[in-house]
Amino acid sequence: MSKFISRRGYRNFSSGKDLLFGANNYLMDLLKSGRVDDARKMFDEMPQRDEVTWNTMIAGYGSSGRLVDARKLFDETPKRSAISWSSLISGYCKMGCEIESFKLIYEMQLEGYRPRHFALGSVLRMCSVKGLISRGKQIHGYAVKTRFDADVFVVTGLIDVYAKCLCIVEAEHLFESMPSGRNHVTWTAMINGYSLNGDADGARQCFKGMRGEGSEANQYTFPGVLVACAAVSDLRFGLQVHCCVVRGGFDANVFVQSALIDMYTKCGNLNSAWRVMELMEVDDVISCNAMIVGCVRHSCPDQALALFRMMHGKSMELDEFTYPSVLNSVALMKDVTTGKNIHSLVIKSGYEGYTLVSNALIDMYAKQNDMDSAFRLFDFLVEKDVISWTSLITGSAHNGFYEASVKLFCEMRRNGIDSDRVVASTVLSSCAELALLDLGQQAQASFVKSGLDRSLSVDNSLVSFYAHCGCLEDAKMVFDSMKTRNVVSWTALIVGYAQNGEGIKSLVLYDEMIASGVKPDFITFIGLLFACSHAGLTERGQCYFESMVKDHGIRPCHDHYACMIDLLGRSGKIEEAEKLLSEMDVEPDATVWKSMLSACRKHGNIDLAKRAAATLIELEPQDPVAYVLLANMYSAVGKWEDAASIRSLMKSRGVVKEPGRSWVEMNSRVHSFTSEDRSHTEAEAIYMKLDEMLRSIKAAGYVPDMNFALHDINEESKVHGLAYHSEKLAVAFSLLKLSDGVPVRVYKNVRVCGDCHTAMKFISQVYQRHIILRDSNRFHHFKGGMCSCNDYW
DNA sequence: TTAGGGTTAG
Repeated sequence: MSKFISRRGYRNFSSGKDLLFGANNYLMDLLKSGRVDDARKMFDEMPQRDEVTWNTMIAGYGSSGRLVDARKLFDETPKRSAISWSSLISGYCKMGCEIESFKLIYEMQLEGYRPRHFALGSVLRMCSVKGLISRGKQIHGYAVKTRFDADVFVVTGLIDVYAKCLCIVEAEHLFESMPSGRNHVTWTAMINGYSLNGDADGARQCFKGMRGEGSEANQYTFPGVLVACAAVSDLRFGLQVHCCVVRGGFDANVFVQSALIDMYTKCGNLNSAWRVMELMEVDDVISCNAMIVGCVRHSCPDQALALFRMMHGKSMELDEFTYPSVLNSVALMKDVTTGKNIHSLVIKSGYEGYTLVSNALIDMYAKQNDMDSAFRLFDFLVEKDVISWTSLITGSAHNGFYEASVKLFCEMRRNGIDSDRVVASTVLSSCAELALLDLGQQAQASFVKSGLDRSLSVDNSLVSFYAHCGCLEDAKMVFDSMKTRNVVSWTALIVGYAQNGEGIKSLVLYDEMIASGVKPDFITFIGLLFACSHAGLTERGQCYFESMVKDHGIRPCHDHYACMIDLLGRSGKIEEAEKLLSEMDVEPDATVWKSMLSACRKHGNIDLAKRAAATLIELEPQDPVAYVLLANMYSAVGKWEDAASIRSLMKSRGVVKEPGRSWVEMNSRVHSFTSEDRSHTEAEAIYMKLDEMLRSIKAAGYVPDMNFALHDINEESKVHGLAYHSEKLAVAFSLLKLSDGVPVRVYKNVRVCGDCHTAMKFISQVYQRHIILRDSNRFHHFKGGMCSCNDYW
């Protein structure tokens, strides 16, 4: 005893009452500094104890989580009061023991004590932390009955519960019904509530209201309002808040500082964020995390990595937020070695089991094209959330495994994980690539069922998805219903029209886009040039190409040159195409040479084709395109030996031609066909149907085009090979299965052959069907004997 | 004894 008295300097206190007061204070200090056992020792040694001594010790046990000790001491308390009960309850609440806390509230009433604002405050705090809205409402009911709904302490707690449980309207109602009793804590709870509920405007207005009423903001208030500024990139308001922070003397508070850093990076001002960082007196991990994320957001992954290295060098305690942030920067840099090093650190520090961290690792490996590692981590992950799945789904799509990405999405749904905006837009893109209309629509439905609002990215994906499935009316409908549109929305539709043979509509849409004030990007021009090329608008295309550089300052990339060479090649301006190729300010890549080769094929220019093919083979020796195109050109002019030598070259180099494959989607199943394929369970019926179709269209004037039977074999076999091309089998199957009038939708992985194209036109006429055929390059809409491409593809 | 706060991957 003497020890604490001398330390606190209470020697001069004369009365026992003063001594006890000092002892209680010291007990409190010990508990506050976490020395619970020392406090208990002192408690036991105290010659005198009063109600405060007992309650302090009970509350101390509770705060440190020692609930059994708290309960034991409570049971031993000589004279219980409502405060003893509150002290005990506060411990159970702090530990989040919902059932026990409410049981105690009930028990204290049985003993005749009314829960007052202390107990109610503790319980409300627990409800707010744990998101227990119905329990919160229970307390609200009790407060109304006992008139505690007029107590500022209790009402503030209630506001906090409603706001944290995303019932902002209820919180607002309570807040507005207490105009006189509000204090700075109430205002703060409300500001943070708006912020949490995504109502940045509410938060900013509330902050203004608070200042207008003369209530002082403090270190608890500023972070909330800064988060709201960050959410809507309101730098102006953010700067004003920063001034208030400095004037109020809160600029050295780490909570405020980290919120300032976050606000500045999200409002596009990385330098100001760095300035706040530099002024910090302590190393704060959350501020560093915010700064790393900010650097990544501003495409400065090297700065992010340097900061991470600094944290690691200073032996700062990294948390589960640090790793995802820095892994993001590594993913951006595609730095495989650093990625692996950080992965080792994650394992060493024991964070691999954290979903947050593992998700970031999965994403990083997927972005580095290392899907094996991504899958391995995913399989080991115990708690897989929508982001774990999306990381894999996006990663698969990113690496061109669209089928895998769609399958993973279906598996995710089977595992009971709801869709969100990001996964919906990713899977729609994969469905678009594969032209899976049914599945994409199901993905959209599952997203709608999840109750989420539409977003710009989901709408953009939908426009693109419908356009990629050849459903232009649906694409346009989504586009028209959008409240806001950006360059991606416009471009999706421009490209959609272009690919579906409605080039003129693409150009009209472009004019509308410019008129609406949206600036085109490089993809918009790829769409426009594609549209011009396929609509035979050579001069218009050349104008767009010039305007892109002159009016919009966009440097042409390989894809633009490829489109232009295609455009010139198609209109027979093969010399101009060659000239453009030689004048390119970037080294021509395989895409450009492929266009050149296609142009040569169209016009039978074998010499130039040979040169183009040779370059292409040099650039991509394993890509079958050059070999096949050149061999086909030789075959077409009867140079069978040359064709054969190209094919044997292919064989000796192990280059495999991707087999032509057509597929149709029916009742959520995909039916796939290759040429002369008899593997389908209904093959017999399909072949019978196809033979009947061929007889009918021959009667209508169809003549098989031998130029597309590219093998040196006798005429009869040639006809036979042509007859059973994959797209013809797919159409026969569709005609067998679909009701009259339903459009036939067929998708093909390579370009449609000329003979099939002619056959489709006849089929559309004889069978009165709309046939939509998407090949690797574009759409063909066959109707009444005509094709939307005007035989120009 | 007592209310309110910052970073978060796809």
